[in-house]
Amino acid sequence: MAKAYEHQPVERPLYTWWEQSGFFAPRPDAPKPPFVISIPPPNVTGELHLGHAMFVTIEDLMIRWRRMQGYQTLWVPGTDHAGIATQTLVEKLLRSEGTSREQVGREEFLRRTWEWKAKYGGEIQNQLRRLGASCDWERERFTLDEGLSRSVQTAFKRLYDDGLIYKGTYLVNWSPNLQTAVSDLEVEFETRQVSIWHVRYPVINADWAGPQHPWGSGRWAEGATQWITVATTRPETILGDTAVATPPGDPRFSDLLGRSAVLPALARHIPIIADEYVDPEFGSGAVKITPAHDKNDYEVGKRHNLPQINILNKDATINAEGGPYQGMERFAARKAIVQDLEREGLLVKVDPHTMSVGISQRSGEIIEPLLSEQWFVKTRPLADLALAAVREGRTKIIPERFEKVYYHWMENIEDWCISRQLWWGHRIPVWYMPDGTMLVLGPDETPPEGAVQDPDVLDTWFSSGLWPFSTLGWPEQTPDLATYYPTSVMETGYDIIFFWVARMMMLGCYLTGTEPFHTIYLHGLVRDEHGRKMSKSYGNVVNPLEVMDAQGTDALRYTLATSGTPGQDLNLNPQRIEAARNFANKIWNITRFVISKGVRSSDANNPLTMLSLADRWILSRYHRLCLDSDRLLEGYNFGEAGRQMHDFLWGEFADWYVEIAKVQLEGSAEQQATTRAVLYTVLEGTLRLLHPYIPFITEEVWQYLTRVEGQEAAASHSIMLAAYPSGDAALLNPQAETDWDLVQTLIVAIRNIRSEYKVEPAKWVAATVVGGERVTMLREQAALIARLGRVDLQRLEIVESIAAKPTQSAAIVLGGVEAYLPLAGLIDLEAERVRLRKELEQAEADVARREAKLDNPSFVGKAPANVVQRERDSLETARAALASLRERLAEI
RNA sequence: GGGCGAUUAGCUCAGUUGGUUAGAGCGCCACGUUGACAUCGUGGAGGUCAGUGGUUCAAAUCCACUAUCGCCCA
Repeated sequence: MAKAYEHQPVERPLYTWWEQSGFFAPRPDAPKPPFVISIPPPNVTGELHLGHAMFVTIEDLMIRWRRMQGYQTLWVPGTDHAGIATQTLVEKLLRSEGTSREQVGREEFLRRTWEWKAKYGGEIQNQLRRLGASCDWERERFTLDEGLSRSVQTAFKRLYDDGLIYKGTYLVNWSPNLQTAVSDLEVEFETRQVSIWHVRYPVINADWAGPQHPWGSGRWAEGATQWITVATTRPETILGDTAVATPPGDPRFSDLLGRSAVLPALARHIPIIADEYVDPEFGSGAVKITPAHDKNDYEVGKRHNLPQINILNKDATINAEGGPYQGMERFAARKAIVQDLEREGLLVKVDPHTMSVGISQRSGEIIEPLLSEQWFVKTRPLADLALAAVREGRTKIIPERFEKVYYHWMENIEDWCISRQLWWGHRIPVWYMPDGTMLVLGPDETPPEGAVQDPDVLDTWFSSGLWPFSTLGWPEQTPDLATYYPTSVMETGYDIIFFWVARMMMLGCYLTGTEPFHTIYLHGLVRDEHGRKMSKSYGNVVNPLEVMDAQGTDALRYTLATSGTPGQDLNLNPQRIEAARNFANKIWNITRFVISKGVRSSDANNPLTMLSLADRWILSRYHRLCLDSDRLLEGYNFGEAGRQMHDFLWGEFADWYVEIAKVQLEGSAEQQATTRAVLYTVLEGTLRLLHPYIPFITEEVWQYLTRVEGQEAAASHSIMLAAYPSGDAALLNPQAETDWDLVQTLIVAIRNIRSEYKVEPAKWVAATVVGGERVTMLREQAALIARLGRVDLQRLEIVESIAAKPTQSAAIVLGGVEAYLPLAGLIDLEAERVRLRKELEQAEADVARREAKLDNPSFVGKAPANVVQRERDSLETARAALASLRERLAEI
């Protein structure tokens, strides 16, 4: 084995071996039931980012852990066709060729997109492989595959037939750049500083019957005597106004109510009405009503039976309804109208105004509310099912606090606009006959001659919502569906709880009659080391591929798995990745040491006839780790479990037991055999514990460690198929842990004294240990105390008590146990006094605190007996230490 | 406007149902290449656990309020 671990030559070959050996497929002979995860399908156009690295780390961790535990694990991989993203990408490609989607036509465009997908669509899968993802690539799916398309079509027809999908003309979120409707979720709101224009509309009365001069003449409103002022942030929508609304019963407007205002530019007469919606405090108190371009106005319009006038084309230019402004782009029209309003004396004032503006999540442009005919899912009945599944505990959300978020959204859900005016996606399975009849067809139905299919496609999330079961063959009753559905855990980022998780719950519960998974585990977002969102413009994006190249996949995975807690955003600190890389190197070198001592799998069966205190201690600690990590993993506390494994392997096994083993391996043949067995048992077991976190390094060194010399390893000889350690409570040894703790404390104290007195590391010192009632135990540990404390064994005395304490010595006082290091020539009595006084102060405070506690009758009376007892024991130890320190100070 | 999260060592974070002296990594100081590892070892310094009040024998942990930062929903 090389001196340092190199991940580069290790990772790819191991992965290839695992994949080609079929280790990722569910084992038909697995002793435990299925454990299934559907991958959150990455965009087929996507490139690996830390979000992917995060979900792969956690899902692969769960899958490898459950696989080793004997579950029949299946992790279904796949990709998402990402309608808007992919279409945008291919359109850009066409533009670079001097053509466009419209010019080449739908068929050619789709051919080009599939061509693109075939060429580049496999990249993300290989990047997931680099992360070590042990998903079953044989079962890989793509949302636009034949099978999944059948699922989508079946789902659509079923929902339509059940009255849960309908077509209608409603106000939708329109994206003018993409020229498609998007769902409410795809609109983000940004607070912006805008202008609010106060515009007065002339009112028809006995003195004035309407404009006598053309718009733009400057005399349009000449002669008007009454006005009503409205405020708007979107002056161009004036062209679509069909009323002015005032607060009911507002005296300011009582004489105007029921009259007609004259719409600027178009001279349309519009009624002045009263509606509860109007806030009398806001602006002038009156508001313009544009039912076809504003959600609230739409509702007002419905209540008052107002006409809905759409003034926009699909590209957000003004249509024929806009009179003189026809053909102008929406913001150019705004500018022009404002100018004209001013010329006509209708502009009262312009104020700065703060408002939240709807932005397209995809293209960043301002979303335009637009009246348009679209397809919708009636969500209420579906949401009720999805709500019940969580309320009744059939599906649990981790962390639990997200259940509240889920409830709130589901309870207030609105219908879901699922049609998109795109070409790349699942085409809506609806055909129209020449006579206008509409046919909704299932996957095996052929449209009749002359039928024309609906041109729109479905929201990508509609197909994603079927993912847990569509990937297993639904609606066909396939063996996979029967065996692996419902799935077990849905693991994904909390940022897509509504987009994806909620939709899977709704569609899954309704279409399959069962919740699609029993647990939803939501991880946090990965941010940069100072908590900033990673973004290209900031230049703080960490590329996981580069990290894996430099530090290894295990380092990245271990960092992501252990840097935080469930559901919490994680600030990725590059130094932590480096530390994780060092951890891999530590594992490598521990194994290198163990192997260099000739330890192999055959040692596992050595008779444990000479278990030393240290052996019993490390075995107890190992079993405690197994038991603790089992509890933590079952509770989805992956971070804490991983940290504990690290601390055990480095802080206890490497820092202490390996050093102990060096001594014990110099002992009798019997002791050597026992030590080798313990070294093997604990190291090999800890490697298995860690394998789900850091699969590559653990497999690599496990192969070295478990290789039987002279024998060909079995084809299935992989740590990923080995049993996961479960720990045995019967092998816990609290006495050994307490005893070793004392020995270790003594050794550290000796080292501390050596360091304080600047004793050269190479120098072996003399020591007298006064063990009191622990003398027997300590005597048995003499060799280890000597070696690890760098005390000359010949000059190490361990006695029960001592008559004359050496003066020219540094003293160690542990409470019940003392030690003296006669450091000839080095001891400065004054310095020693200062040192001991400092300790004395601490001991006094310690004793005082404990005495106060135990003097408190309510503590003794109300605290549990074991807590009180522990306090009594500690007090006794502290008192002994205090007495010794006082004595020592008196002596010198 | 409603809701959620965070605030612990210089930095990044742990701290499982309240229970000894609150931990880790990095950074810092001192020493060290002894045959696993300098991607390391040994020893050390460093924290009024954001603040106030409360519950409790006991609070970083539970409750209330406040402050700051961040997120979600409307």
